[in-house]
Amino acid sequence: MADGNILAPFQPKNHDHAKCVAEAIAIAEIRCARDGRSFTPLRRRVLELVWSSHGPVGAYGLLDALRAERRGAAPPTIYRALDFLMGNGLIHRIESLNAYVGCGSPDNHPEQHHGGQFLICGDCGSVAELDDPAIARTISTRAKALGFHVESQTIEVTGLCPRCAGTAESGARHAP
Amino acid sequence: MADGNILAPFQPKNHDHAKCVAEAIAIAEIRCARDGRSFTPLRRRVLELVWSSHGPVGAYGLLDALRAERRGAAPPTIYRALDFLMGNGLIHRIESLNAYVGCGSPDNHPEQHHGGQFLICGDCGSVAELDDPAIARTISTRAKALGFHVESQTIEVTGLCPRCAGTAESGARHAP
DNA sequence: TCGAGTTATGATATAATATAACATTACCTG
DNA sequence: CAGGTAATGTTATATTATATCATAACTCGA
Repeated sequence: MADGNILAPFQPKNHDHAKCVAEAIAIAEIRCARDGRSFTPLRRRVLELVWSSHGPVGAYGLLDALRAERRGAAPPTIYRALDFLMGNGLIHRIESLNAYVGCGSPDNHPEQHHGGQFLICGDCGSVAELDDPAIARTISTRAKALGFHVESQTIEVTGLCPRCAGTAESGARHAP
Repeated sequence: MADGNILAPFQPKNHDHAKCVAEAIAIAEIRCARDGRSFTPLRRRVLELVWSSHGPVGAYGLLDALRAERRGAAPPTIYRALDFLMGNGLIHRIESLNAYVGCGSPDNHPEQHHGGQFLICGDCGSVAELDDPAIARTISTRAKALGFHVESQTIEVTGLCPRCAGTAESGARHAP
């Protein structure tokens, strides 16, 4: 756990990513144990694969990776693991990309409908997760004023991360 | 044109929907003429079909409807029309539903990256479009504070519209 | 008006994403 | 160990979207 939010703001280029993965797995273990959900080897491995970068990963990319090491993996294999991980607040789906990213807010209880806000760099593909109450509150307030009962919020912002905005003002695409 | 925003807040159950469609088409004509884009019969018809309700419509639903009246319509037929309509700010894509909805803000210039915020009723399926500067500003401010350069915002809120929240506290699904 | 360039649509194929349905295995628990 | 539940395996298919090449329509200047 330690430092609050492992994803936001953006990670420096050469951070110790193995540590990010290890931390995500450790959090998952603790949380699943606490909630009585079984964190199987398959689910653990899929979570590791989602965490292979700080960028969103597609289901079929994960499937390819999984197939390289486990015979007979099929779409349902991946989608079921993704459903489990989402249901336990361990990953998020990025709707605008049909892709998945590790959850960067270790302190959330899955029950409390943790939505999150995502800053997605269109250049390098990295994602920062915010959990800004002011944003959620502004939206809820406005919705309530119209009589709308909010259940969940999907907030995805695309643009340029600090590094990409700083370097090439509009250059070629980096790796995440 | 007239009343500012034809979509938000939610329309009453028995409003004159033909008027909504007519208004949307009239706006599209004016805007395309102004911008020198050709609003062809095909594009017009697809826009009408998108406006067949105040709810999001899937591309293949549109395709089925189009095929009923025009032989040989194929996926690219629909997707090209949708791209045109989106590019001209006449419809929006709802990312969380892979579906499309008519744009309810007649006053927008397509250039000015009009994002919009969407309130989506999970019960009846209707959508209200907001264009609330306070929401956009809150997000932009927070993103900028992290050095993130915002290009576009996707904001989709699901929940219950005033009518559905009021009637069945959690009943069966209405029609949009 | 001709014809070259451009825009729009037609047509076919396929890619990318996701789920349904049923079978099998593992594992727990009385 | 029987019976139930949870997890995974397996096959098929649904849903959403794009690539590619062909044809038609429109436009605008020579």
